[in-house]
Amino acid sequence: MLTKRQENILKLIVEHYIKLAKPISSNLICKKLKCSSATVRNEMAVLENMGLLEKTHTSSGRVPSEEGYRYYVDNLMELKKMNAEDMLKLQMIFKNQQLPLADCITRSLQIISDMTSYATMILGSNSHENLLKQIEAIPISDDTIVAIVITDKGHVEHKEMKLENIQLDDIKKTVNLINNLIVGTPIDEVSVKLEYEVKPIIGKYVVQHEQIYNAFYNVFSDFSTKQSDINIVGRNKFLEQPEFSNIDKIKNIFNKLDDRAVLKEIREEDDNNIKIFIGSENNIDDDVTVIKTKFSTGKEEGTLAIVGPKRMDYERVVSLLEFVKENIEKDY
Amino acid sequence: MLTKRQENILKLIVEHYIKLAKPISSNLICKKLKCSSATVRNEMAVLENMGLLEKTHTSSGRVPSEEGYRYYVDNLMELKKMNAEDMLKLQMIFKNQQLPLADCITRSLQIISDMTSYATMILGSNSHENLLKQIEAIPISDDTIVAIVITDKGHVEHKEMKLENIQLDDIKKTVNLINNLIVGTPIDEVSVKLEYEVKPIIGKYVVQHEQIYNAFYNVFSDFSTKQSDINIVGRNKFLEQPEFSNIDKIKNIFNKLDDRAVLKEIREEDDNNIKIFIGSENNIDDDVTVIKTKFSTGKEEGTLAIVGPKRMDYERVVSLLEFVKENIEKDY
DNA sequence: TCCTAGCACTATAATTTTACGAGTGCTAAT
DNA sequence: ATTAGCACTCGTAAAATTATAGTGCTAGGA
Repeated sequence: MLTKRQENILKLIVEHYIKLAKPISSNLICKKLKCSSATVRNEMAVLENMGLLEKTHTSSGRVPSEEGYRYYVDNLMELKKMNAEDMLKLQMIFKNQQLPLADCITRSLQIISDMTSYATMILGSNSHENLLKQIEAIPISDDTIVAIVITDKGHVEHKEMKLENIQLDDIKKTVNLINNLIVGTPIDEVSVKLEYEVKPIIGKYVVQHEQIYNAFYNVFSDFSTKQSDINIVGRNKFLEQPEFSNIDKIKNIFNKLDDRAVLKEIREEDDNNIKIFIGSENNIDDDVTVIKTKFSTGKEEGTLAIVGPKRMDYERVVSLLEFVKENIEKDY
Repeated sequence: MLTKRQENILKLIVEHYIKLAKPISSNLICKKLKCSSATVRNEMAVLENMGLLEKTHTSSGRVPSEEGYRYYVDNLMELKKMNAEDMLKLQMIFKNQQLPLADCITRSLQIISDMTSYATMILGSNSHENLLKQIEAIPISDDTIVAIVITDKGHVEHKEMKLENIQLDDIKKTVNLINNLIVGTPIDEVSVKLEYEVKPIIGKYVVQHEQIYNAFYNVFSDFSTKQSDINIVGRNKFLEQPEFSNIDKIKNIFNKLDDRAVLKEIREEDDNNIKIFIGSENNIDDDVTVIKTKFSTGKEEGTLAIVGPKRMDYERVVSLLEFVKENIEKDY
């Protein structure tokens, strides 16, 4: 258990380190606290023993350890209100009620990324939660057709299909069949239903059923693997943080950000409130923190995340995220 | 005018530098040529005077200058056939005739990026060349509708519209009107036509015409500004090239790659053959080369580009690009 | 018992020094 | 024209030097 003073010192170190990005000395801290640097040094030694602080070398100042950040986030951080400037910029988006949700989210996160110099992410709802709403097939030329798939959440994917010697009528029949039989099915399960419920029927009534079936099958299997509802804004912001000034770090982070499997884990986490994953708690990088929250309106749900250095302005980011989440849930 | 020997030396220097990424000494070159290093040194001095070679410091080996690369590309490079391995990997894609063009291009460029460690780009046709083919409006809930716009090239965009107290019937009327009146119009001009040809009519027949008109207007204006038919594959490959090992270089390049204005200029260039932009000849970065080609099938056209360090394997890249271009134009 | 002034100590960062090697340019001989 | 040979240059790497910003610890004072 930490004493009040130890907590103060830890808090000051974390907050200074967030601003300065270099080890914090006892001198700096003792100015903010009315006690001598020696006292601070003693306390720092205690905090280091408890694993909350680290040194970069024997005679260096202190840096928060992962557990240090964790303690800060769990116990010391104050959830103050957003600063006025941040507020002003974000409110513009929500005041204008007209915006579709997707646009509103994209813009908010764009603004947040620019203001904070962290990257932001939007993860749409899981594809198994998306139900097939409708499909369309629009002929583009005599051998290609664009298939469009729409889900109940308003998610749209399209894919070209190349078909040879096809009667437009056969396509229409198939589309109608799909729209009648399997609308409402979770996208993940459409392929299966397509095989067992649609294939047998078009086998009887449609001439080139084999070819058409395959084409549609591909469309749907593409859809569920694509999951293109992951959107990262401000990747390049990583290049501005001093802790990521070496290419190998950047390479690792960028590769992780391209890896859907990694990102999906962020979504999987069940908590509906704001959750913070510091360093090794996320699977992106040890020097990275991910702060995320789920939002859910009546109709739609998804995940917002902010990704930046472990040395992140936690208070600010949390308040920003909170604000966006609340406004989304209020307005939509 | 260069002598035969000078050309040989320049060619050898360029090719070695491409492989080794460090200044080339007279010693290395004289081994490939039957003359002494002193002779090579003399010739190198001449080439340097002509501006084709550069030194990194007074006593260093030589590096090709921008003009050196230019001379190499214009006069010395041999357009040999693709190597067997490259060929094998790419042929797999074109043998399988079934693939829609878009997939086929994406995959080729993905493979090329992986093989070469350069980034690749696909730039679709200009939006003013895309004609409106059809629109659809699908209600998702009682106040949101997904509008889908399809062009004759098979390009699809969608956007949510939020509408209040709207009769579905009014939407249908509007959609029909648009599909009847302005299909075939270049996407760029749709907004104008919408105003002068559609607005007056729905003004009479549609109840909430103001709101509906605005919603559709937004959909189209979004479409033409979006131009999301620019696709970059393998951005991260830049991180693997030694010349881009410092963060500021990378920052510049990545910012340029995010700047549509910069990328569009690559498309604007009129030449239908392969074109090479070395260093300052492109507007991405002085250490970058862009190699691009237009392709055009009967129905569609676009631009393929490979973006890598100035020290790029020109012969290989040109042959790869040539191959893809030819196969696209043959098969589609 | 807690606090703190003071001092010895230590690692880093910045600068200088040294040594070496890879390369050039030039000259003189072929 | 070519080339062997040599002096010279610059960059890089390692070692030595200095300065400094920090610590830990001790001993005396509240």
